[in-house]
Amino acid sequence: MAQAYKTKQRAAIEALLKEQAGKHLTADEISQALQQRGCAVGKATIYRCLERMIEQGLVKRYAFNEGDSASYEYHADTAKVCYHLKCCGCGEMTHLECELLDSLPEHILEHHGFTLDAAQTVLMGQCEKCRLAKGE
Amino acid sequence: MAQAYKTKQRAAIEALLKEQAGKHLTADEISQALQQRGCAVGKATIYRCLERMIEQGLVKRYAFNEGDSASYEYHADTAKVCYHLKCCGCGEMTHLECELLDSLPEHILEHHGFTLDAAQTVLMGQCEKCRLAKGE
DNA sequence: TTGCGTGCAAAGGTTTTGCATGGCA
DNA sequence: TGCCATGCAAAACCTTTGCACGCAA
Repeated sequence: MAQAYKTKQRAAIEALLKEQAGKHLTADEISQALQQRGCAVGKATIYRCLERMIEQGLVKRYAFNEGDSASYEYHADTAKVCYHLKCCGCGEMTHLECELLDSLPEHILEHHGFTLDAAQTVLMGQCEKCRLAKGE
Repeated sequence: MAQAYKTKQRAAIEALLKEQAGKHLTADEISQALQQRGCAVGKATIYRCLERMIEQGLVKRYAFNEGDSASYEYHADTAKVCYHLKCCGCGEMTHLECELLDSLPEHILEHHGFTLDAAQTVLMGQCEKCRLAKGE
């Protein structure tokens, strides 16, 4: 990989994502957030920085927004394995830690020959809020 | 819903998807396939037909291609619930039927209050082929 | 005949790329 | 000084929409 200079733009992006660790931001949200704190960064730069951060494993990219924009999430090295739940109703994405699911990768590898990447997996459905609001 | 005319364009799209049942085609692939068999259909029409088929439950739409184009799959009424496995290596998407996973929606609803939609869920990872080709 | 369906072109959005300039080392 | 990173604008990409015409019923 080419050398990585430390620029303030990249530092600003990284800091923002770190602060929002656990949340999922779109490129546009990142752009606006930086603008509001006086560190405006061009969209092209944001995309290029994110791309590099993904290569370095600092950031994860999720593109589950059905044709909409992708979201990015800071991925601390120490982050534990967790699944993502995406509500088709409100679009909210949340984290899920579950013991039953922890054993899933092992099972799938043994029985189906597939190496499951839990961090990249998104379980689709409907959150409790939307279910109650809609169903009844 | 408005009345549905039987046009040859729509019939062609439906026939193609039925033939390829179990596979996942992008709008562009559909367009090209129809063109090759002499039934060229405008992109706009393809999108509009697919949209209506989705409403009618004939077709499922998947947008897991990381910002790329969405895929569509014919969804026979008799299709059983199954999960999708997507290989991050080769991009191939396959079906997975698994008894362990069949009990998953129930567990998640009871313990996490989330209504899991298995048909929409995609498990990300690496297929056996890619693992062997890459890992060793 | 009625009005939905189609096709073309243009618009809409996100993301990528080209090129000159600016800034890190 | 060398060269990567940035910013702007333009391009590329998929998808949606407007409008006139064609075709099913």
